[in-house]
Amino acid sequence: MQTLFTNPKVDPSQHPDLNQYFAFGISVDCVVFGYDGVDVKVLLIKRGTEPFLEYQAIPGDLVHPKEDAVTATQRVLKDLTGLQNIYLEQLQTFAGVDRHPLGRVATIAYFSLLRIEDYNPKPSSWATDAQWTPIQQLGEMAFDHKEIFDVALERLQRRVRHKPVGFELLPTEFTLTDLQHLYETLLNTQFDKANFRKKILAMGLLLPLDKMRKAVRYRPARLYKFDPNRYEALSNRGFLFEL
Amino acid sequence: MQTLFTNPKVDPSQHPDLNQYFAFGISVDCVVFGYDGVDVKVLLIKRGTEPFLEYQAIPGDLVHPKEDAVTATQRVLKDLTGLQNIYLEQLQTFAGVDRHPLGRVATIAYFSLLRIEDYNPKPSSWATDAQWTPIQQLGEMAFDHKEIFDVALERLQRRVRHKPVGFELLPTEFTLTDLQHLYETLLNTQFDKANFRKKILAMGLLLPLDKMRKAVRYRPARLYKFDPNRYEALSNRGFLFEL
DNA sequence: ACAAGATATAGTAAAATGTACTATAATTTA
DNA sequence: TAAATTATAGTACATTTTACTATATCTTGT
Repeated sequence: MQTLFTNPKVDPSQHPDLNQYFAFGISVDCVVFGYDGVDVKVLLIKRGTEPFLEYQAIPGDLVHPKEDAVTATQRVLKDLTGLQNIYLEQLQTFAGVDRHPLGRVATIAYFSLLRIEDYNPKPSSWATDAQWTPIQQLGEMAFDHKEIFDVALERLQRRVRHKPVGFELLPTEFTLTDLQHLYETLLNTQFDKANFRKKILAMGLLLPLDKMRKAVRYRPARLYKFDPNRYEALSNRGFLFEL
Repeated sequence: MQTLFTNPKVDPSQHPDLNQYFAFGISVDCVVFGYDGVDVKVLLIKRGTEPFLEYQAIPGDLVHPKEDAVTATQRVLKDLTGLQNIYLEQLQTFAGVDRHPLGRVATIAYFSLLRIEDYNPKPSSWATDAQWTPIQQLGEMAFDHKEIFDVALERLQRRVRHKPVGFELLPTEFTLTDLQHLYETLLNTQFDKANFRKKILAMGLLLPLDKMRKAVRYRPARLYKFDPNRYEALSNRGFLFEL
């Protein structure tokens, strides 16, 4: 069997039936992860209309006719947080036939990471509806958003072990203990403290600062910051981040 | 700024302008990899019509209105090879505004792995146009297919190191040297023979057979086959394939 | 039949890495 | 100033990786 579009002998522009193939909607949905020092959280909106009234949903939007998917996602993110240049990675596309009651909508899912402290809701936007939700406390979600979230979390857990993207979730200046806690909650494991330090420092990706964490009850720890240039340089020489 | 679709106070079904958002075409494109014992190859078709007349292209097709993406990809694969139950993994979606001259088409790219010996072109289909092309000898390709291929190859190289999917490219019965050659060409590296054997065998994923490779000039090597059940069992116990 | 050629398979020792743990330092609070 | 608590350094053992050597097994040519 052969269809119009793939048969080289058929000129699709002369087939009016082709219109039925151009009736899809495309949306982007973005799973936004944050970390507040204790919990890993995800930015969800609450729907104020049917279908799925009052359900939690991943922020997303239809893609405009002349807009590419990344641009659309950045627009969603900017509308929601006011931020630009956020870590963004395409996750997977969900194209089930009945996933959307309004029509045939395929959604290109992304996930992004940001520092919760930077999150600055814009009042004129969805901000009032948006809330950081600990990933353990997710209720039912609209559409197939729960499935999308699950895939996103799995991807995040894998990604964070193979690329130094965890830093996107931390304040620019952090202690090694902060970093360890992040990884422990993210991956749901425990690390030996001394060995974790050794391993991370041995990579040479962290820039020790001449500052210490203040206002802490006991001995303050040194602050570090991630050095993206160093990572770039090492990457080119074949270095692979692994944790 | 807020758009129709995401504003909870707007009922999209009452907005005729919404139609312009439902004018996308969605296609699937599948990068099919094979291995003939020497080269890693990719299954490409040659286009017989404008645009991109005579260009090489990744096999693909428009998704039908009531068809999900995986089904569509399986249809393409079956039409092309006559095979079913082939390894299939979603790669990434390419949704650039001008990537297709016919209209706004977003393509969901997949990649799949199959044993070249199983490949059995169906004459009534695209088979006459399809050819296994060594991945070093790719010419210019239609649309953004070169970009799609590049992403697919990168993904394959990563995937093959973290999941035992390389076996999908080999005959069901193979020697350890076969396996090593496959990985060496795929990853463009060299392995120490003895150590490669030890590492692979130590995983316990291979079933040694009571057969030897025949018709070989010198000492014949033992044949093995991959044991998917064993992998499943080990996976559940936290085993991670890594090479 | 047997030596030569070629690959398969086994084994081993050094190097590197990972793991578990102990010790010491630095800081705040009582 | 001592006690509490966390940060950081160090060390010894176990495990894994790496580089290499030795032996086994098979086919081909004489």
